[in-house]
Amino acid sequence: MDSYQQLLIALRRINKATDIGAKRLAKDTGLTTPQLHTLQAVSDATSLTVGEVARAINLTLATTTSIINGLERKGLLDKHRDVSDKRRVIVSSTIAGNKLIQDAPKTLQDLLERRFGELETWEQSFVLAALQRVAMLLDAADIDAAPLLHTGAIERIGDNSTGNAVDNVYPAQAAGSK
Amino acid sequence: MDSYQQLLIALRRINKATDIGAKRLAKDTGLTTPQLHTLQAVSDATSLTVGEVARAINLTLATTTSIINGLERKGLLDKHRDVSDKRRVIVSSTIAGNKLIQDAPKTLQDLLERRFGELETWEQSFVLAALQRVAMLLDAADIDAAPLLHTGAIERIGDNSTGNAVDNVYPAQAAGSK
DNA sequence: ATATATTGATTTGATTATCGAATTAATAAT
DNA sequence: ATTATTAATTCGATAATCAAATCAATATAT
Repeated sequence: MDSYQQLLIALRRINKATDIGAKRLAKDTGLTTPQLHTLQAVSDATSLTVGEVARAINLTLATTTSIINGLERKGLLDKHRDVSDKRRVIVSSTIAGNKLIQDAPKTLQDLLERRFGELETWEQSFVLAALQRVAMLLDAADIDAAPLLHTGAIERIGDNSTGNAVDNVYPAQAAGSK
Repeated sequence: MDSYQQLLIALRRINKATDIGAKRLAKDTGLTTPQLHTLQAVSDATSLTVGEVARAINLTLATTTSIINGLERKGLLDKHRDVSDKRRVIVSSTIAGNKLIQDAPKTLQDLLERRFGELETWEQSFVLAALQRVAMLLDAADIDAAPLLHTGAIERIGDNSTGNAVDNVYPAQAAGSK
């Protein structure tokens, strides 16, 4: 087997492990996987527009809106309109949302950190440099090419009946039913 | 920023790139992402039991059954009972299923292969060794630890109304409605 | 400035994913 | 023979996901 094949296998293992990790964490925290990823993205960035969140988690705006509403209902995210451009809606993490991310049992991450920390300094640089190289190889395609690699699994969103807060989302026609 | 943080960032980039790749490919082939992963897993292995598929794609048996049924309806997978242990159902890829995987536009993979191939031999070994090390660090946790890393997105399954073939799935009670 | 196009987000409607719990059948253990 | 375990399916409920239609705000063109 050539080294490229081995590279793919290693990538799949990595993807699968992180996927398993994400699912466990989601379950532990009582969120779904897409909700967890969304909250994570917002929490990392402090505040993002809905569109930015969608790009970060790689889902459509429709889906993202729905996930965000779910998290808002749970009190983990807040939304408000951008004042300078009223088309935009800014999403930010609540205290509870940040706390949830902070307190989440990051088992995989801890383990990785511990083990990575156990490596000699030179080896750390070595591993890091290689990973960054791989990321670059893949990233270039990112914007415009794509497909396959992943052997792990994937995800989804949710309900929408009750609250689309943000004051009144479309102020101009408040509650008109079409 | 310490090198561990950079490691996480690199991993996220890798995960995101492969996620985007998988989604594009799924779309190109007219499958959903979980369907693609499932078909891929079965096609790689030639034949697997439903439980093995579930483990490979990291979903529950219930979900896996449903996805497999969808692929069966599309004529991409076949099912049949294991003769030596009739609890087991063996899933295998049809010609159409294999062809779909074969013919799939593996843009990301091609690009990665090309670029990886462009590296000097010593550098290939270097990158590969590092990736395998990371995979090991994560894998150990795999079975029993977990959480977070993934910044990409995830996936799902399908309908179940019409055909659950496999001759008659439960021969003993053929078509009784409970 | 008015009409036209573009952008950002939401809603709607339809499909698929996903899981837990209950069920069914087959095999294994006592 | 009972009893337990294992493998897969079904059912019911919820969440995810997207495309298309809609709505409002901003940008661009005429």
